[in-house]
Amino acid sequence: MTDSPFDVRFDAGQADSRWQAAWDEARCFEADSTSPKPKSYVLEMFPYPSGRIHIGHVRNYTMGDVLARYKKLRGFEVLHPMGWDAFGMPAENAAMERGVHPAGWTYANIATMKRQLKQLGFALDWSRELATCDPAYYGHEQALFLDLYETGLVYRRTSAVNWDPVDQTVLANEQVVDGRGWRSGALVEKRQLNQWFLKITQFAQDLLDGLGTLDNWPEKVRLMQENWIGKSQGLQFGFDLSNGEKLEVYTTRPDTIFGASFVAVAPDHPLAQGVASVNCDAAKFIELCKQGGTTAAELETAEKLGFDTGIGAKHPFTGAWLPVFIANFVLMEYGTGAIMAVPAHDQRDFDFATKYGLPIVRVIAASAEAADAPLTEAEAGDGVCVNSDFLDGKAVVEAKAEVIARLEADGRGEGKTVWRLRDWGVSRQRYWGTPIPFIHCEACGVVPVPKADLPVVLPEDVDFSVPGNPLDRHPTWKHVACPQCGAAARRETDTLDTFVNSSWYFLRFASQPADKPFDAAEVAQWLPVEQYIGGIEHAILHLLYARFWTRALAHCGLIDVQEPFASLFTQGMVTHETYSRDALRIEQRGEITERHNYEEFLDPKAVDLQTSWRANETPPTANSAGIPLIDTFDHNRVIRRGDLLVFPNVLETGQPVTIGKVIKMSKSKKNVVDPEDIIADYGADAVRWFMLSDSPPERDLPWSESGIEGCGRFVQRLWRLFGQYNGAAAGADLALDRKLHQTIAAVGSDIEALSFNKAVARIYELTGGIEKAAPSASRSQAIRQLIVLVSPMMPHLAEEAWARFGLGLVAQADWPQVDPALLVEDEVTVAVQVKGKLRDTLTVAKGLSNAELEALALGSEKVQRSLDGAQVRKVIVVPDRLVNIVA
RNA sequence: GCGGGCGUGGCGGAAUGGUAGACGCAGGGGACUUAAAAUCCCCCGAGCCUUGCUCGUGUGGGUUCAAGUCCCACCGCCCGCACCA
Repeated sequence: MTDSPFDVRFDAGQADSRWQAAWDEARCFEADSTSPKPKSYVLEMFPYPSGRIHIGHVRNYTMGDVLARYKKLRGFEVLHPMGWDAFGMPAENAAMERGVHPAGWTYANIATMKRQLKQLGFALDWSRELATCDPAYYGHEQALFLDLYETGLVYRRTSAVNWDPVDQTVLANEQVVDGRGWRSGALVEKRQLNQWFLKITQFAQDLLDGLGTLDNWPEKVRLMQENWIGKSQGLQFGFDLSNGEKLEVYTTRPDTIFGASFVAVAPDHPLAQGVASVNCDAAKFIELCKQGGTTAAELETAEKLGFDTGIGAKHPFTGAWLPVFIANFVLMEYGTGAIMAVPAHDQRDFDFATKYGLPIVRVIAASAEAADAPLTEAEAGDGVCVNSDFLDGKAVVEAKAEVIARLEADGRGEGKTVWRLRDWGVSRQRYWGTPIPFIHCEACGVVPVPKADLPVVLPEDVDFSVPGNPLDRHPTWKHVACPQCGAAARRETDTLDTFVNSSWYFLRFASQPADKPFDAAEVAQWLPVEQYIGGIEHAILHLLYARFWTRALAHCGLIDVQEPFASLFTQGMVTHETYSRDALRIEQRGEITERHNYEEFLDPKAVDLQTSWRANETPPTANSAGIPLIDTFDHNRVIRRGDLLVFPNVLETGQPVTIGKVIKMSKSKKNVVDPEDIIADYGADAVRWFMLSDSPPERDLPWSESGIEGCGRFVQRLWRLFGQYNGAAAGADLALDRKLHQTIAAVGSDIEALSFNKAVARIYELTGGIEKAAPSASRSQAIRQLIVLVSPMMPHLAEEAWARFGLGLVAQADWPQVDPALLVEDEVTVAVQVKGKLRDTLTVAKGLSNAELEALALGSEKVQRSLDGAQVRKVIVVPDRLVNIVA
């Protein structure tokens, strides 16, 4: 008997916090900007402090943590920071609903979530922690905003906003549901307000070009950004109208100009408005257009509608008069709000022309001979021009250039690039955000707050009991003297969109001087972020805005970085089965009693999944809690699990349970798992291991109770194995040495590729291999190095086991060196196929010649039996791998 | 509609064009135990005439000595965008 700690189970409950304290004390994970080591900046998208961390955070931060810890073991100086995206609406909602102050609510949440993150043992540099709601952060943001203002990247203009008349606030598009405010339910009005904008469109081309350099970003995200930026090249030209005016239209298909059979303008186009002012039918039509819904489904099914203005537009080449319509499918926001319509080659125009009996003339065909091939729908494809006068026979690209050149020569039009990307409106009429540092003066106009007066701090004494912007209502805050003339003036009461906060936080993490937003030289030490990890939901806005800010700050000369994130990884969600039962709700409405059947979602803890039987047995009549089962005869409710039949039921009632889809965890579906509970049950390392196992990190990870139990068992299994380390054991085990070194190499490359599920599988294999091996020096060495290999994933267990060596913290150890000689086997298993089908395998020395392999293969009894005397026609040999005999 | 992705055992998933199903979970059998837990060992795609054979990676074709992998067509699911001229 010994009193080795390995004789008892690994006790995560006490070990986890002990090692977390040890890392803090050693300041292990504080990044040193002056270190001579190569730098590595690993960053996960910082969380919004909503209250508690959820399982998605755990997955996200575990992945980043494994990479950060691995990089550190590989000798990099690692920056792996954490902070809080702390401004935003939920804090104001809490203030309105519960009477708490947004700041108090936010900081309490931060405290809770920080404690929870610490429980997971993340290797974070907490010395760089920041919260965007801290004046020490947003004051610098105000300074940067002023810098952008000075270089002309900030401007003000009147713009339409969604205004909720009840809550007296501006709503984001996502907060408008079916035309009503999501909170108040009031009909949302369009209001013209003077808003602050950032000139992101100035960088449209650059943001697009930059995507081409982001080889380590998911193709999907680059495409989404490309579509969002939406570059199109075409022609803008003027039609002479029959009323003497001119109408500018934009087209990306100038090659189809001879197929134009009508012209259409948006309902809110000035021409349409002009017609409406003298024609009440036109005015009615425009009203009708505005009523159309804006949901995707409505748009898809919306009929193409038009109103003939009676005005003619003169075709620039044929001189024919084309009718001018007001059309519901033309958007004022894109191009010039007016189009030349070519029904033969645009489906919308085709639908419209069909409805209103307008000519449909083919002008592009697969070949000149197919010039009059019939059309049943618009053809948007490539081809050559037909029925097109001077363009006939020309290819599309050529024809586009020709038309643009001719109209440019006449001064009637010009080649033009149009973008879908709009400037970024950053004004929010809210309290809990960065105050926009400007002052409105009657005499001087809009005056920037002098940098010496920053930060412009939010007032603390604010009132949320009535709707509207508390900053605007505050009795004193907005009344200030004009910095230029000293006269009484008014402070800007809008605050910045919270996306601004997250557009530069990665710079502040890298360098945080007190007197300026960051130090350019220190930023240059760390940026770009080597690996950025977060959710796909940020594929467009956050990532585009951060790329824009980086460029804008470079444009101001503040940094010398173009792309902030060298590699991007978007992880999948954590999902869970849903459980529900049929339920009945009875509502009394005056005299009438209403009965509603509905599906009630159940907490997984309330569901019994243990009541099972064999297919040839009689089903039980009571569940695992002894409650009689209801409806066991309902075979639709019975599920198969291996050889067993399971009847899911409500533990307390025996009522049948429907197992629903595996979907993202959400409170309303009751399929959430609280990370803190599972850490308490299984320890941080088991939870981390689960997050990395099985599912590839970009895919969804289905949560399962048995899965986490398996991870908990593996933690103990490793612990027992670590206890078998024997420094005195002698003798070599070459096979185990090979397995070890192959695993070291594979786990390293798997982690670098973020293929954590594969690294996990390798570690299981090595663990099994060591367990089966007889005691030897090799075995002890393998155990010792296995501790280091698992340390990025299970840091607490690894520290506890590493402590026996007295070599300090495993977090500060070195990743094992790979001996390349041990990566190659001296024996290989060669597959022997006959006509491509496996017939035998041969274990032979590595490096046999093709002739030797062929001879061995032909000597195989199984091969000879399979050949059955047939003539061998050909033998393909892949050295050390395979012999294929073709008969 | 446009763009992208994915279809492999009961489940999550492995597989540089070269032994399909590594590894984990679930399941089965056994050992240990008074018993349970824990642990350990074995089995675990389907079928059959079971020393082995046949079939098998959504469906149908094709390329190849060899296809989960490459090409063509189709089916299904998921995600994103959407009347963008």
